[in-house]
Amino acid sequence: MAARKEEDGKGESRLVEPSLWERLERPAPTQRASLTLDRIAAAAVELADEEGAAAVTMRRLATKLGVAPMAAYRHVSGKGDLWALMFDRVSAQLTVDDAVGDWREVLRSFALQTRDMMLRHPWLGQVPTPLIQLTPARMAVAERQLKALAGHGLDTDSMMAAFRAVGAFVHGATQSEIALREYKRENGWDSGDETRRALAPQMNYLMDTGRYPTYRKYGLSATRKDDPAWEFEFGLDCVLDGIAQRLGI
Amino acid sequence: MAARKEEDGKGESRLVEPSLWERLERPAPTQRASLTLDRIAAAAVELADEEGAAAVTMRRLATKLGVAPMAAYRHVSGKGDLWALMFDRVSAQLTVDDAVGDWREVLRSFALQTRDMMLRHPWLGQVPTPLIQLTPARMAVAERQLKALAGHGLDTDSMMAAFRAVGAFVHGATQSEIALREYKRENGWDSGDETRRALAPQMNYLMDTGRYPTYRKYGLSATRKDDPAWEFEFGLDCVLDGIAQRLGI
DNA sequence: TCTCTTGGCGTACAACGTACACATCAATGT
DNA sequence: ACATTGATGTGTACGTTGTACGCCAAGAGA
Repeated sequence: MAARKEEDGKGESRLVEPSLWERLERPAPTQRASLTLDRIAAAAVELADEEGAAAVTMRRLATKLGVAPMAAYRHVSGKGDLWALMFDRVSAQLTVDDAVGDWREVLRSFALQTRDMMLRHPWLGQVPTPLIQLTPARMAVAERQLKALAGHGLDTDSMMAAFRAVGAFVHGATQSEIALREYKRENGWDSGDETRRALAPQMNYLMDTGRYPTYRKYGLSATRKDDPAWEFEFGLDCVLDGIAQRLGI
Repeated sequence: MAARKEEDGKGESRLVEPSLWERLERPAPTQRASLTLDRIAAAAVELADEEGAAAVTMRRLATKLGVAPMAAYRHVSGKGDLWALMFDRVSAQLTVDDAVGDWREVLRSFALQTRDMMLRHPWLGQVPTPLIQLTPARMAVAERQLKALAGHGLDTDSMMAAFRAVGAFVHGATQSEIALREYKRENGWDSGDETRRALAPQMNYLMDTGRYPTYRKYGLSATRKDDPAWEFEFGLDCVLDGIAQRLGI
């Protein structure tokens, strides 16, 4: 982790640790280096995909890399860095063709892609903290969304708030979808019906308290209980409609 | 954790473990019991409030309760139960007066209250998994929201999806607000300006790649960068407007 | 050739969740 | 009155975790 000199605006120079992201794109400085940020990130993602977020421990990662437990610490400052790296790596898959101009189509596409990505990498829903969005791939997404929203007469703050609102919804919705899915998987419940049957005693107790009459009344007549994709799109379209209203379109 | 008999619909009876929630409301079965679910939950919440999510370990909880490390396991099946208990406990603070009839006011009030609650108990943003919503207090919230949405010509599925969409947004938005806040706190950055100054090198590197021209252009002209409440309400109102559109109001 | 930097290794420690066997007390049936 | 039983708390112990710290070898520059 060598430091380098950097000029700041006032002609003074300071020593600056090259950031995780700067180092991520640099080639290995020596030939000996068998570990690189890229290899570390790839292995960690693979591990998480195969065995879940809990399996991502520094030791298991090290064995997967064929290396001693502490080796990765030369490249990564700790587990926080590791999650950030993993998060950025999978986020790099998200793109919307530059030819697409319609703001709504852009935001919608990113939202659906993000949900898919999170379902494909469920550990994204369990990462300790939904990390600071200052990673290259996240910035690229923000850039593309801003570009789509710009020029519709919205002030900067509203533009920022708008795409972040979509992001917040997507994250929240998918996170709870994942949580439910994992909960079912852990208990070996394969279908929604099986889940409801298993949870019936608890549900019955709660209902028998008589405190939730409306819920009882409507709960039964729902027909899309097991259609998370539909529910997701419903919510997503609500948010987009709200934004559209502000864009005056 | 005594089992009791329960009749199912077909006149057959099985042994059913009383659920966490059923036990939560029962008085202590013997006088000797110095530990109750209520006392455990209260201590855990207090611990988390004072020292953060990471401080909630079974051992620290035990010492706080003046009891041996393993004692709580008689009442709680593990750490998962504990989080659920804590989550339910703080959620019980959420209420909207029955006199309020307007659906939008109800949903909006719950959303703002939830954000406040999460900011007051930041560990809610770091709980391993945003737990299954089958707890008494969460059900009460759902009940109240459903009641407000009912009778506006929306089908059951849409009603469910609508209030869940709001919940997803609230969770996602507040979670990232908390993450940023904690990140700043950990680094001792007090103001937004101080944070930006500290993050400037990373930001500069990213910007100097030339990949984010739109972001660069608009990023500077934003004037509400440090007004999370405003941003939250902006997004919230987008979601509510989208729902309003579907209610035909 | 000698030195310095880089990168991987090995050991070590405190803290974690929780399994399991044990002890102790209150209530209960006789 | 007394033995029995179930509910509660205790004590010990194990395997696993994140990571601090010091060491050593391999390549780069002089």
